[in-house]
Amino acid sequence: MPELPEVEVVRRGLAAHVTGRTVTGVEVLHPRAVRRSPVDLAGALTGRRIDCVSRRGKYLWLPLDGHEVALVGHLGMSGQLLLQPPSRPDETHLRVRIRLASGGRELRFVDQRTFGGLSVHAMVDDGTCGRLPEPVAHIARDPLDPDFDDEAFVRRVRARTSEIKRILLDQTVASGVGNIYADEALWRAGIHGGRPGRALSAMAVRSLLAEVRAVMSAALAEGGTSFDALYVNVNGESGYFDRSLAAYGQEGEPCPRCGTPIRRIAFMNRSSYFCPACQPAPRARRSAVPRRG
DNA sequence: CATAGATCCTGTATGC
DNA sequence: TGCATACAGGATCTAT
Repeated sequence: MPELPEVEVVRRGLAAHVTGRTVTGVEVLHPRAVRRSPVDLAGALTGRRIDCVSRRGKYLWLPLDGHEVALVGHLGMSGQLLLQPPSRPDETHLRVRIRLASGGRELRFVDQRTFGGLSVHAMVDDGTCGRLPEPVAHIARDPLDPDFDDEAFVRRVRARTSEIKRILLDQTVASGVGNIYADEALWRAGIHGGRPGRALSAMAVRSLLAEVRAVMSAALAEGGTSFDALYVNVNGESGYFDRSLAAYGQEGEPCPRCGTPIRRIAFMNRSSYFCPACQPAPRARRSAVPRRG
């Protein structure tokens, strides 16, 4: 559930509270939460100062003093980073506790479904004079990054035979987009997610990219999308953008643009929501997309 | 290399 | 009431 807007909300909350603070202790309560870390979290973090809080796509990272290593976080689908008073009872799915110097709240990683995790990695060159943690180096910039290359994105999309929705979800083409905002951007652009990338005009891809940016920016302004308590900011508060969703999760509801009932289809072991009138299905698809009527 | 599908997890909702 | 199944879904792994 957490996609770029939700992760950015978390980044901002963390930045305001942990920047410049020193880690005094780390407690790992579930090994799966740190399974991707090549080094022991407590050993690597204790006594180190957090310099800032960065994000690319859905990845967060906290460079430590010296900027040779960083604490990397990914929320998966149910991860939360909470700033809690140490006296607050542990959450049911508390996985990692990070104590910070100079009083105040501690940082807690809570994750029901354990797809997310924390890890410590070396910072490596990103090829453009920048530095990124090792797991982040292989993903593309996100569409809200000032250095995102629009025309390179258009070329890559149009070179692919995959369905455009799958391309949107491919973090090596553009990062930060997940199932919710993919469906919303496709609805806004009037493009069916089953159309092959190479079938789209350059103008259509540019339009889609503009809608990706528009919907993620709007969601960020609302504090992100929350369907339940699984996505919250660092203070445990939900965002409001779920009230603004036009397609995602709206099966049977009228399309806000034309009134046609929104359809839901299975896709990549999940769901895709779209308006069958505004987003016409590609022709001659063998059984992948059920036809109307 | 590109592409497509399976898999990892647990809690909630629904069906019989 | 109990049990089985479907669903949520990001990233990664495997197979072709």
